[in-house]
Amino acid sequence: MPRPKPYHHGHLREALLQAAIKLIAEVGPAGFTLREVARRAGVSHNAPYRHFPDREDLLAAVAAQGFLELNQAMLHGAKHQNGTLNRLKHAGLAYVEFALRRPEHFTVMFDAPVSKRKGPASADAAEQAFGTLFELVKACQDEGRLPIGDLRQLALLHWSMVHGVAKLASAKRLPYKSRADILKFATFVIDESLPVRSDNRKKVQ
Amino acid sequence: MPRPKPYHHGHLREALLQAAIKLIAEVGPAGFTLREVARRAGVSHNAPYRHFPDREDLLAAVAAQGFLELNQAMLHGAKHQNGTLNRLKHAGLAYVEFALRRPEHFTVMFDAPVSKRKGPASADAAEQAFGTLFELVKACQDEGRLPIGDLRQLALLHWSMVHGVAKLASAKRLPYKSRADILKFATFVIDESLPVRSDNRKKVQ
DNA sequence: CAAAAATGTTGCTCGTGTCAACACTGAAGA
DNA sequence: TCTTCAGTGTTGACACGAGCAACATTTTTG
Repeated sequence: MPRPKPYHHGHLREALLQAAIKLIAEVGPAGFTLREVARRAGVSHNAPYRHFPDREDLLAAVAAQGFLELNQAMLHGAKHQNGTLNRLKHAGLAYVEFALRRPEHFTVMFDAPVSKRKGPASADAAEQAFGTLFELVKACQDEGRLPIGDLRQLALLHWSMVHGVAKLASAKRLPYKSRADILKFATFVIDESLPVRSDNRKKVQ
Repeated sequence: MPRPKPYHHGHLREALLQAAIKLIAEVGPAGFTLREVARRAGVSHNAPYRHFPDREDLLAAVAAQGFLELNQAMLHGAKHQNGTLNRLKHAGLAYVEFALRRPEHFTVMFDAPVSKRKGPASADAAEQAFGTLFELVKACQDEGRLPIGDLRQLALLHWSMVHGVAKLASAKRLPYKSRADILKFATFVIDESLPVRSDNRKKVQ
């Protein structure tokens, strides 16, 4: 029996982060507890303080990680789609899908106090995720698939739309039961609301 | 000195609700504390339990009250507007305005666990608020100002859109500083995204 | 008018966040 | 190699909030 328990964990910060993400997924932001995180990482209740100044900072780190993954999901969703509009659309769907898959995590990302002071990493990651959307919208605009005009405003429009669906869906406010129905609705919203320039707008079926 | 402090408060439930709403506005849902609410109502730390089974129920009541006020705000915003589309639009603006005016309250309404069991009143009030939006959309549709098709879907589309703006705005994720700028953006979103049937869609300026 | 129900209070237990003091470990310099 | 020392983890406090139980006071009701 070489070492039943090394005094030093080795990758505690990462372990804490993962444990926190998992815990949040299980009990939600309200039930989330620093001590439980420590317990799950097999470490004393005060060990986390060596890596995170306080509870809020750990949550900020969780949020940051969430934004990274959200960004990845969007990029992955857009990849291999042909046509800029299609890429934008699938990025949006990936956004909604993420919110559905990790509703609690999504809540932490957008409903925790977001002071730059507490979570610069989180703010950066969020910025980056929005940047991805921004680029996709820009590509559409450059290609003439979206009206010209204030690019930022247009990107924010798309973001708001998708975010609205994602939030209502993850909060279970939409009257749809299955994930498939929700994604169908998301598709509907994206298709209907994208202000395309030409007249190939689909009619409401 | 007739009665320096009557044993029975008289309207404690209402007082607690108001105190809770105020406290949440000040410290946010995270800092919210049953005991502090009791303190502010000038009552012992256990008195609230006579009126609310637990902390979550008080929050549910706060949410319910929020939905009532949100509904009123929408109705008030729509009133005296001429044209169904205009009424719908101003209801949406009122929705965003509410979220801006009471961001923490808004968070409680939409990000608390929303089990029907815990908050039937809250669920009803939310239902009612959505009903208002639903009626406004229906009026537009009946008048031919919105495409025919699944009414519920169309109403949910409008709700999602407005909710997205409201949520991002109240979470301070939008790059606009002043309330006026945010409302201008909200107007833009509503105007651009409403799928109007005729060709009088405004171009992106 | 008595009994019971409603409403408030005091006093606990338990869990959590956070601080302070201490212990172990690995790496850098003597 | 031996000694320090910074980094990391632990134990032990304290204050405070949620919720339970037992008790007090008022109001209602039979």
